[in-house]
Amino acid sequence: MRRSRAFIPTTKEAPSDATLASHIYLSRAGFISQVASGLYSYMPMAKKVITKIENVINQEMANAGCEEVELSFVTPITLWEESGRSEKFGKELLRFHDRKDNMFVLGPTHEEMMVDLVRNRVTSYKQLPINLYQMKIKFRDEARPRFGIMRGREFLMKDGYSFHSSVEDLDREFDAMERAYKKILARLGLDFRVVEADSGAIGGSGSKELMVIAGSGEDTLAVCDSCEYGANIEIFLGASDEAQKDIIFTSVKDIKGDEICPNCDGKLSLTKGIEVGHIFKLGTTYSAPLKAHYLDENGKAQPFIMGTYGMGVSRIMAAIIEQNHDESGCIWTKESAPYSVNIIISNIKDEAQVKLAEELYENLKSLNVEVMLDDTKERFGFKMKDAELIGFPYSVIIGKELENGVVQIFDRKTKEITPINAQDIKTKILELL
RNA sequence: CGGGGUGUAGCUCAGUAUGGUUAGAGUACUUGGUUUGGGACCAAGGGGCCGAAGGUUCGAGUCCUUUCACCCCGACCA
Repeated sequence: MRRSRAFIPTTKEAPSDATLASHIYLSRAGFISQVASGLYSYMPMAKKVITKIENVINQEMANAGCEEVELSFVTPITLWEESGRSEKFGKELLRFHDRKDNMFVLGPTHEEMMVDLVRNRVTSYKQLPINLYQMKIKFRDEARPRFGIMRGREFLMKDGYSFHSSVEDLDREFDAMERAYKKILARLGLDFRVVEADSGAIGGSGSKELMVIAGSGEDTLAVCDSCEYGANIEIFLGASDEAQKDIIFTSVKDIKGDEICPNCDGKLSLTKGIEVGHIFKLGTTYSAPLKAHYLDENGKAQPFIMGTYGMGVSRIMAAIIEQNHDESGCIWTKESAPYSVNIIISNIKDEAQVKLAEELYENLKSLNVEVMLDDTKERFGFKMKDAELIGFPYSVIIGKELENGVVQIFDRKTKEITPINAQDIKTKILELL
């Protein structure tokens, strides 16, 4: 893409109400634009990042034997009445009537819809297990949306649902999904923990959350320093009594590392995390009330034993920036970057610079490298600031050193500038990617 | 859903206590010129129903009433 033709409206100033790094930089760098409370439009750069994240998820889901579907966003209220969640969700369900006066709901999650899709189609234990997922906008009419796209009313979520004929098989799938989710976050370059969690309103017998470690996270985690153990503080404390919980919370907060891990003998410490994934063992929580049955080996009707696996795609985009930014702006990781390389023409009036830049640009494009060419008339300093704000992992600076046959590679993460012989630049870039 | 705050140019904000020509700045944008390695400089421009409705007044961005939107703290949710 040519920067001169790209729609990337960067600004020097952040929206006055932005407090979180991801909100500030995604706004300033021209990725997102607020439309109303908790509602955002994604501009081209954000759309590219979202697509990159989706691709990683799709690949890992395919590896794990899952199939993608797409359920309708508008869902009949009758399904929610069947499961009993119409009341449970309350005002977070956005309800409305169509022209025939039937009531519908904008989907906040799709357990009911998926069960409805599968029931009466999958009717035998021989057809199990299956695991279906979708990548779909969700809508929850939150009482108080906040933190930019971190907690919007509308958000993009990957939601998967598995159907089994035994608890053992659900356990197997649950573990497989945990591995797939870990792989996804690792590939995206995130530092994260899998923690024991509360099953909350979704219901079910067990659940784990995937937490991206970040100081701005809304969740408090107790994590072990020496093993992989981690728990959401809510479940770690395990106290149902609120007052007691407060007391323990305060004391845990004050400890100097004398809390012992229940898994090994390591020390526990508290940290903050952003929940980007949550996997549940549902059992028959939805299949029973929705009367979704299959016939077992004995010809007896049984409700499906289910699991559900959610991953916040748009939230991951924000979490990447929460974990990877500095005072200059975004720092995208390799797998998440909207473009891998940005070519900066320092002086657009210098024919030699333009010629080399154009050649390199066409060359990399033909090799399917995602490359941006900054061919605008701005000065060098402006282009550098812009590249730092947007957060391309690497920029090739083609500037005054070209007289000596030298160009430079700028590493966004370290901010180091490395001189390279002009004729070696393509090879060097391909090495880095 | 309780408590608090803010709405003036695309964006960030002055101006409102004490009503008074044609509503301002910075930035962004357009044009011309000078610049060209860290968000340049000079000059000339375009851009506003002062959130909306009603009221007080000779006169309202400013005072009064109503209403809408957005933000923050909390509760809730995840």
